[in-house]
Amino acid sequence: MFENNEKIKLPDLDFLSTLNSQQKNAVLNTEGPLLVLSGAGTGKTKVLTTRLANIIYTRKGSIKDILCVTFTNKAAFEMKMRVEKILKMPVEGMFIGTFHSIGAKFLRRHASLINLKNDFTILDSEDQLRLLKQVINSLDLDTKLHLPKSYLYMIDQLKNQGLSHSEISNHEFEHKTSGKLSTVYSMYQDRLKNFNSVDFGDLIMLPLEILKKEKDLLFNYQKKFKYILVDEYQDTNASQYMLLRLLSGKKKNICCVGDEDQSIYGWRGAQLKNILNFENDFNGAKIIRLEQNYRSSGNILNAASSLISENKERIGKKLWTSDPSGETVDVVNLENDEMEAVFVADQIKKLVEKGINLSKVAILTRASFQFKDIEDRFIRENLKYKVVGGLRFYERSEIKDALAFFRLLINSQDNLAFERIINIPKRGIGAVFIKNLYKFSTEKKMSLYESLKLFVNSGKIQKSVEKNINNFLVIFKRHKEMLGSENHSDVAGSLLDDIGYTEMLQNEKTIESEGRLENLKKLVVDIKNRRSLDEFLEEVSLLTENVNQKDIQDKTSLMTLHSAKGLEFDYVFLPGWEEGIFPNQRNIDEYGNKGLEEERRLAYVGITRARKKLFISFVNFRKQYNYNLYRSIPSRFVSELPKKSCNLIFEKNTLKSDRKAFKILSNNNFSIGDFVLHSEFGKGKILGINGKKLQIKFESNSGIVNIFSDFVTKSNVS
DNA sequence: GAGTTTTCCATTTTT
DNA sequence: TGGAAAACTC
Repeated sequence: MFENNEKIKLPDLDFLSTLNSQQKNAVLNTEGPLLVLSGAGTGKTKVLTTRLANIIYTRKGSIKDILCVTFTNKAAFEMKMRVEKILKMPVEGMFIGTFHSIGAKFLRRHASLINLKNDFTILDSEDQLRLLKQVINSLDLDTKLHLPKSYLYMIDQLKNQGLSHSEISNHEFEHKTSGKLSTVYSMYQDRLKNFNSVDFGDLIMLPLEILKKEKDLLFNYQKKFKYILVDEYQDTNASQYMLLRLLSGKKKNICCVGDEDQSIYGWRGAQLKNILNFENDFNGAKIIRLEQNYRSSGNILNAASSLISENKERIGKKLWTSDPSGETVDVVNLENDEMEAVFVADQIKKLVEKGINLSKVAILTRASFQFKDIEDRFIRENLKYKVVGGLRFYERSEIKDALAFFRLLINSQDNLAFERIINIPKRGIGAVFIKNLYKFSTEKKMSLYESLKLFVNSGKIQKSVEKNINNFLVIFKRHKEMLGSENHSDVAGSLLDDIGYTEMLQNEKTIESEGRLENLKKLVVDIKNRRSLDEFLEEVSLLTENVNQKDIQDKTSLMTLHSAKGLEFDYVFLPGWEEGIFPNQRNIDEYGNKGLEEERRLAYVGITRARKKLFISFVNFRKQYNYNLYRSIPSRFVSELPKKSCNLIFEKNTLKSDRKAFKILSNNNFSIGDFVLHSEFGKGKILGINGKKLQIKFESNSGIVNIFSDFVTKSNVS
């Protein structure tokens, strides 16, 4: 017999050889809980895809045994492509996508367990808000005191924390709304169920609810998912965390990848503690750090490291690069917002002269209102730019109208879709009609759509309106039938035509309406590429706008820091580094030091987007609401940058409008920084002057108040 | 119910 | 300031 029982050893995959030792470690450590701390630009996606490929190649798990959660669906798509490229085979049947899309998939399968139909529709925040308005109105609450918007925020946050309406009696929100929140929340949920609809939060909450209740089902999923991978772990919220804990079960082959320094979604419920406590949360967890940066030059990386080291809440890692230090970071002070836009435009023109393609250039701001100055300048200078993540395709009114038609076609219980389109094009139906119909449908225990026919036949309706409605119903009925037999994209197009929507836009004959018709055409093509209208609707509601490479060709990208996450550019501009704007005042006011640290992480994300050259700028005066001039203070983040990697520049140039600005700013008796007294508000400090109008921050009041100078007196006491 | 005028409020970020 | 919602006419 053979003494030596050595088995055949398969060769390692050749792609492992291109990894550094930490990356290789992260790929090969497949068993047990693992946290991969991956700094910006350290090859995270490469590690993730290689890890997936390795599990499949070594037959530790098949494609179907893997659950992979990404931050956007676009990232999921790309990841899948890259795994296919490595393995040179199709990767079908893997659970891969965002928490929300995976949750939706799960819910479609198991909807019946919570009295939902599997053709439910997913509401966006606009629908949510309309629904909340209805609920709040029906309770006769003072809408000035009980703002639908703040209820929307609170309910979203509660869902992020995994709390249902019956679990909030001691929650601060419940006290803040004098006990009304749980009622509103509960009614809101009831109506959602009646509409056979769910909101974003439900896509996590409801699966959680099901899995907690159905032990067998949970056990099956735990068995199914041998390997769990989570990307962008620093941005997971409490309910997502609970879902992961349930699914990872006892085996806990869970690998979370993230960077605590890039956690920037706290306002959406993301909790930093998920990543900070990983080691304690998952027994026997390993941590692997990816610290070699392959993206940025030395000076840029140095600036980023120096800034982020001011944060206390971090696990800590030290990024390094083998690249030379490269160009210094330009930190530029300009007179006002207009000059800042001129500066950015001028620098970009210089880059163009050097033959640099504008697709390599990005301008990243804290908030989207900062786009305006830059856009104005770019239009004047004839520089091409693309606003990324501005008004998104699926948020345009014509697209939302069309989607509402489709939603109603599939889910006749979707009252919100019904309300949106019942009078488009005009059928003579107004608020009174809807109110009566609503009452009628509630009595009959039917949806608006379903009760419409009965309601019309009950009389008391104008003949012309009745005719319109019957026509509407006939068209809908016919298209519902067509869905069973004909191509779904043809049905969609035909519905828009027959219902009169296309005609309505054609009759407008404006440049705008032509654009809208174009968009509708695009939409129908999009539908053609999906298997069914249902599938299309679901994808649409969970979609992140793709940054189409074609769209940014030869164009500078203009976007917020949040939407720049995961991207990289050779040349990056970071304007508006002023206190109040960046760090954003509200984040500090609401969350204190935690808020400030999140702002700092946002700055860190911004800096680390740059490969070759970084421009940071701040101004002395900035307009607010386009008419109010403010004195600005440089952001504290500027003073956290390392001197040796930066080049501080003061630009003294002023424009004509500056002189005008100074005129506005000057007021014979008052100047910015003066202390004043007011009979009602007491002592305050002048922050801005606009002719006779003073902008004052009073000690007695948290906001900033506009007051005519006649009503205050100068105070000598500071 | 549709069209016009007035008032209100905003600027954080989005799956 | 400017866009959207609410209030106000017709």
